[in-house]
Order: sequence, then C-alpha cells, then structure tokens
Amino acid sequence: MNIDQQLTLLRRGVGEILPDGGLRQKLELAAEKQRPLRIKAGFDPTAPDLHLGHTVLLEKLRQFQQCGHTVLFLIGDFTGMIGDPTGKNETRPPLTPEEVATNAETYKQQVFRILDQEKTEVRFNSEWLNPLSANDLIRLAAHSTVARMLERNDFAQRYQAGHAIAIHEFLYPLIQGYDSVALKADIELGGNDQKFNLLMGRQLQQAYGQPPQTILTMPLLEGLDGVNKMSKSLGNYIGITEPANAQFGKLMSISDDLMLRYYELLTDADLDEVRTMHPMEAKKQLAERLVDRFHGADAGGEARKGFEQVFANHQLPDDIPEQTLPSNGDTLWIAHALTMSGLTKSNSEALRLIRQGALSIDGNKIKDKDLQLTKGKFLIKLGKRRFLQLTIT
RNA sequence: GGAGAGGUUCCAGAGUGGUUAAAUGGGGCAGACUGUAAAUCUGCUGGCUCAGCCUUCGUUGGUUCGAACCCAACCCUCUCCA
Repeated sequence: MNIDQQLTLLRRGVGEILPDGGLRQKLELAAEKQRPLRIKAGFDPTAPDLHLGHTVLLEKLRQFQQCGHTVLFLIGDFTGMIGDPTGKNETRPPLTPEEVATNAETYKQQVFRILDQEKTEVRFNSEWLNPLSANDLIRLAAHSTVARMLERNDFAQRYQAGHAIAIHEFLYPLIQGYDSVALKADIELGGNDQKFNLLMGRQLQQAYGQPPQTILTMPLLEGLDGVNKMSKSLGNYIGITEPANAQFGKLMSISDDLMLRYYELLTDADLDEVRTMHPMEAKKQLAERLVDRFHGADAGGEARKGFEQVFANHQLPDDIPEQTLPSNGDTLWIAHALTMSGLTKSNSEALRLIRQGALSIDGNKIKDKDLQLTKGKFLIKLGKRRFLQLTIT
C-alpha cells in the first residue's frame, strides 16, 4: 500500500490525530527508513475480559498491521500490581504476579482473535518500571506539574466535586508516558479518555531526547444502553468470548441509532447503504458479522437461525439447559425449584416473577405461587429468555 | 496539629426516636405494545413456604419499652487553616 492508501484506511473512524499531520509524517518516515512503525497500545491487566468496546481499538491496530507495521501490545502489569485505589470505583486490590500472568494469558487468547500474532510484540511494563529507582521516579515526576495534572478532565472533576485523588494517581500518566519512552513508540493509540496520558508520552519522549510519538484517539463505544460507554462494571457490554447466541441477542436489543454507531465504529460497511435497509435486517446483518468475527465464519448465520427460531417464530431454542432436582418427598415447591436451579437468586425473586406472570411451564402460564411440582419432566420458561428443562426425581 | 462537613438499600440522594424494609430519581427485572427493537405505559425491586417473621442505614459498645435517627469510642472521606 502506498502512503495515501494507508492514510485513508488508518484515518477511518479515528477520533483525533495529534499533531495534525503526524500520521503522514510517521508513515513517510517508515517508507524512507524502510522499517515498520512501532505502534503502542496499553492495556490494564485487571480486567482481562475484552468486550466490543475494546475491539474498536484492536481493529485499528490490526489495520496498522495490514499496512505492515508492528504492534506493541503493552500489558500494564506494574500498575496492576500496585493497585489503583481511587476513582469512582471500589478499591482495587493489588494483583499478585501470578494473577497478572494468568490475566495476561487470557488477554493473549482473546486479543489474537483480532490481531496478527506475527506482527505483535507483547510487552510488560514491569520490565522497565521495576528497575526504576526512587531517584529515577522523582526525576520523572519533575517533568510535570500539579496544575498540568489538574487539567485532566477526570482529575479536575473529582477535585471540584470533593472526591479523593491519591498522590500516586498523578504518577500513572507519567508512568504511561514513560512507557512510550521505554518502547520508543512512533505512534500510540488509545481511547478518547486517554488523550491526556497519550500527550504525556509526547512530552516525556521529548524530555528524554526522543522524537515525540503521534497519537491517535479512538472514540469510545457506547454500551448497550446507548448512553454510557461500554464497560464491564456497568454491565452494558458484549464480551468477545461470550457465546454466539448471547452476542447476537444483545446486538438485536440495541436501538436503531446505536446500530448505526456500531456500524460506523466496528465495521467497514457503507453507512448510506445501511440506512436504506430495513432496520431489523440491518441489525441482523450487523450481529451476524460481529459474531463471525469472534466465533468463525459460520457462527453468525447459526446464531441468526437460533434467534429467529426463538423470537420471531416463538419456538424453543435448541440448546435448553437441563437439570435434575430431587423432590422434597413427593413434590417440590415451584419457588424452590426455580431458586435451586439457579434461574432466580432467591425464593422472593421467584415469587415476584410468578406474581408478574413471567413463568410458564410446558407452555402454560402459571400464576399459582403455591404450586407443587410432582415428579416428572417440566419445560420451564421464565421471562423472555430463561429456559430450563427440569426433571424432578 | 486545629476547625468544620459527611459515611443510608445496586447507584445518586431524602430521612434526625415509634406510622421506616426506609421518600424520590436512575439502573435492573417483569407485563403490555413491538422488530426480543428503541420510545411509551403499568408493576416489582433485602431474605424466609411470605396476611407473619428475620436481618439491614461505616464499625463496636451504650441510653431507651423502642434507634438509620440520641451518646461514646474507633475507622474512612472531603473542605478550610497551619
């Protein structure tokens, strides 16, 4: 690919490129020196379950690989082992080296569903951060100021709102920037929210006598609710290792507006063409495409069939889980059966759902909360998507 | 080190002695409507074979017939001063 072709591909869907002509300049440099560019992207080892939101970035990295460049897949094990105690979330317990290693393995398995293993270097930042002395760290910290740190949006907000900011949180941007120095990154990719940290990399590279990296920010993908960014803690995500049927179902439940957004950020489809399709068909195609990506070429079609069977034709899914429970003498109270089978968390929840008309057994709606099941086989449907083939002995 | 504010159910946030399993909003779940859409409407949203009972309001102990609410100590957070 020539430089203009690369630029067209690499710019698609990108949020911001800083500095302005930086990407072209780096690509020209690579052509001139006949070497692949070093593309850095950092990942947090505490959450090894990747979801669709991460794939926006991973797809972009893969495109760089298509253009012949090298991806530096950086796992922030050092930071993970220290633990990041603040922010809106709960205290994060520090990870042990064993946990980091396990998580890293999980990461690799997931990431190489998308990335080209041949053109990826997996690195850990403990490699250069562990040997850093207090002296080194203080000198690193001297390259920035408190005022500069408070420019970062989330710091500023938390400061104004009176929430805690621990001192070491100020060190994370510095450390992330230092990673760029250690890796001699030409380009760094990150989410929109990473802009500050990415820029810190430029600043530090210059301070350490290196040419500053060009940075690309990718838009954050909205979660299934269409409002908040996709994240595991909000539960509005689609995991890339989830079963095909679950992925398909979740994608079908998004709003039409969100569907277009997903097309834009997750596929290379022509958006105008998508707009001319029936929204439901467009959504099915989107779901099919993404399921294919994570589960192999036929998986999307299979998932679609299953989906249509259950929801469009109101038939039962093929893969209803089966379970056998012992009766309590001769019978088993329905609420107990539901809770013991794991369909509900508590008897109270089971009773609530029965009262609301969510339960059907063998196709008949059940409203009797005192129902005693006798020995035998029952097909249980709870709400729209909970199915169970229950045998009582 | 000093002064002040605060820690409530999944989240935000009311409540300051009994009528509080705790207002309201968000989220979630269910039902209706549908394209398993979205939006909207309605209901539910601690546990327990449940018209009753049990456990919850930072932690521990105390006052009281009775405490999320009063007192004490402790832990944690924030603001201002030094």
